[in-house]
Amino acid sequence: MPSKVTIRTVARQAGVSVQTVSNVVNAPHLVRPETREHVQAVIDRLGYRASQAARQMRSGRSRLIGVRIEPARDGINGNILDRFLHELTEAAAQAEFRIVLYTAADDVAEIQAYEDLLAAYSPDGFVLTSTHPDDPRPGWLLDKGVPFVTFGRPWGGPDRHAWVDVDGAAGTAAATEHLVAAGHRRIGFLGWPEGAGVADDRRSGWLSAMRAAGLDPTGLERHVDDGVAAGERMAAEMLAAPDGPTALVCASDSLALGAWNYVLATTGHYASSPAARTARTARTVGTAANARSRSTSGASRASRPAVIGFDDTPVARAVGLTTVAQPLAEVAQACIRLLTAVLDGGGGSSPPEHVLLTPHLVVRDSA
Amino acid sequence: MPSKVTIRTVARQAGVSVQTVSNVVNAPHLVRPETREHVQAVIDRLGYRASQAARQMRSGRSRLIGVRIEPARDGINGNILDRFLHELTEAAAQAEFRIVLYTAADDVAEIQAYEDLLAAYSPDGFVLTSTHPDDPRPGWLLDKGVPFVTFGRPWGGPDRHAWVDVDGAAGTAAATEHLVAAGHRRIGFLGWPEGAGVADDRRSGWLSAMRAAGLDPTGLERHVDDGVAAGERMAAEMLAAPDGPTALVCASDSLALGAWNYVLATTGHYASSPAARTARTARTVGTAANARSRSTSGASRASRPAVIGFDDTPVARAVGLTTVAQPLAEVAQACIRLLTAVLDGGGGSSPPEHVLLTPHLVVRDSA
DNA sequence: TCGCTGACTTGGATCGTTCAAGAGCAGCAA
DNA sequence: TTGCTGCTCTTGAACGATCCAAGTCAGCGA
Repeated sequence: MPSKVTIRTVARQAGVSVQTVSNVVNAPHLVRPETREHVQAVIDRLGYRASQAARQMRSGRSRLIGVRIEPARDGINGNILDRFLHELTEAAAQAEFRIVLYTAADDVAEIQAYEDLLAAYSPDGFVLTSTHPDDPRPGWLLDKGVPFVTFGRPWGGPDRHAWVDVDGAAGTAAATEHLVAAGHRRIGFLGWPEGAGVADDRRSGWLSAMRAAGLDPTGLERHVDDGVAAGERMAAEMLAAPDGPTALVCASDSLALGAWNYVLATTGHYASSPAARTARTARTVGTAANARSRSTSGASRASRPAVIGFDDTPVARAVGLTTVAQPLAEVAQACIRLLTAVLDGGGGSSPPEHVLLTPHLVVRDSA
Repeated sequence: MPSKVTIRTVARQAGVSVQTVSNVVNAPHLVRPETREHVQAVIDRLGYRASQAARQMRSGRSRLIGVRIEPARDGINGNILDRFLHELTEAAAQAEFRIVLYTAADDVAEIQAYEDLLAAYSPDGFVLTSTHPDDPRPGWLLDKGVPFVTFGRPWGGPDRHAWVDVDGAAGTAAATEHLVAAGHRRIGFLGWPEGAGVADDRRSGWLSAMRAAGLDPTGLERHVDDGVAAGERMAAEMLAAPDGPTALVCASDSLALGAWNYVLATTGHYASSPAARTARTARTVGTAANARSRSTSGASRASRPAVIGFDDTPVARAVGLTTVAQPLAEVAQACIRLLTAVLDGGGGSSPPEHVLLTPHLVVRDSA
């Protein structure tokens, strides 16, 4: 078997010192173009790659980013973090970083995981997900001077670190406006209990859109812990009421799925001919752009309550749920960009950067 | 800020040499218990962890395992790989390993990814997913002498490496037997086109169970590329036929979801009272064990075709689909166990180990 | 008292890389 | 010629751990 190609091998083959090879790789401007090309050719020929372990020993940079992989919670919404993880791996690779995973049951365990990971592998930074009020993680990392970016705003907490987030309010506002345009007047909001920043954020978009349209939101909202069953139960209460809403904006696809189940149950939509349903289902596989061209379909069947979810999960795609999609690829790229900025900026005085991305509505059958 | 704790720090603090500290960590039996405890106490007090980079330089072991994270394909079935990844991260942590991610669009790109990863980070091994006939990856890794385990049998290929898999045939057989017990006689199979090992495997379980029950499988199977719409279309064809099946065993939850949609559409099940539906949905949240106690529910409504899926995806849980669940946690643990065995065994002469795990049926509403 | 054995400890070399400092050389002005 | 500058490249040391071989010491028998 071919023995390992080290920087020494390359140096010998190219007839230069190891340092020159190192410079070709890390600081090309220090090397005369002629030499550089020659060394580079040898590098390519031998397939040399710098050993990260050795590099890390000297420079302290591991080019590793720690990310927590969460257990699939309800299995529906948890999925978006997996999709995010995939995008993040790709974005990281573009910047020559790798993702190392860790698990943690709660915030305290996660901080323990930081310590473990930092001591042994010294990742250059972390990407945190699922930030929430009173989150102890950012503070700990700031104290230790560990670079990191969060996917999620520092809800309520001090704004002392770089973050990327999706504007949930803009998402629910777009959903609400879509329903208004379709002729709905009493548009309800089915969300989560207050306190979790995300919950308030998504609610506020619905609220402001309602007011902007001159509609009265009073009594049109309910809050419940996430889940399909809970969504169905709540939707039943809301939609069955005499002056209840004719459409629902939901804080998650789980809730929306429950609500949509209820709608289908009561309107007997499934009693339509199999052929029609088959054709319809096939159409929903199209892209958001395709779907958007049919965006007024909700109005044409005003008798059926409309439902809009949040997150564009696979379930939503499967059952034809109109939903708000987060631009996860952009989020991932922004995370990497901000993290590398923090890494390069070091303890610089520049204030932490923020990126707030706008989600878009994916129109399917349910609204 | 506290400067880094190295093995030297510990040695000084404990009043011993660095080698003794190293021995306490890596070869405790070489150290007198008294000394060992004292040194261990200092290690704990200072929170010392051996630097992986330095360790790897000398010993060659990185304690890193490379795993590919796949793009969410159809979004329904792809999800099981994400769940597997989570379990794998946890199992790896138990054995003091970390998971590094990489992406690759196809097998060739994945082999390129191996080269990149090996050269820079030299992971100790890989866990491969989604093996298939004519898979070039195992051969490449074997040639290079890189340790690895696959989640998935070497379909058709030579049996020269360790693998872990789930007995798909046992799963579809259990599903079929469940339907037989519920009184069904004409049980159809809705699967994928032949050629992919997994497709044939799942089909064979249905086939053998049918024969074992003395039932004639002729004309009761269809094969189609995965997808909800395809499932609905195929189910319509099969179930609407005069002598068509009264129940369907499907190769995936995607197909099963389509089929179940069709069943609900034609039987008008959703026309039942909202209250009843709400109660029912709530019940389906229960565990497999709970669900199993109602396992004869299918028989009591013999008029409604039964549908069974495969993979126990979140969608299945959400819509109450009976399905075959893969024991992903066990798979992950077995992968780590086999991989460490390969690692320790080195180029030993012992034949590669295999683990074939049995899935179990999760009974919900659809059968 | 001496030497031997075995258990434990010690110093030094080493892994592959980068950092800091030095050396060679051409070009140019004095 | 001498000295200086700037560019290019080389040399030696260091990062933090492990491995190897040699060293120390207590305990023991003669």
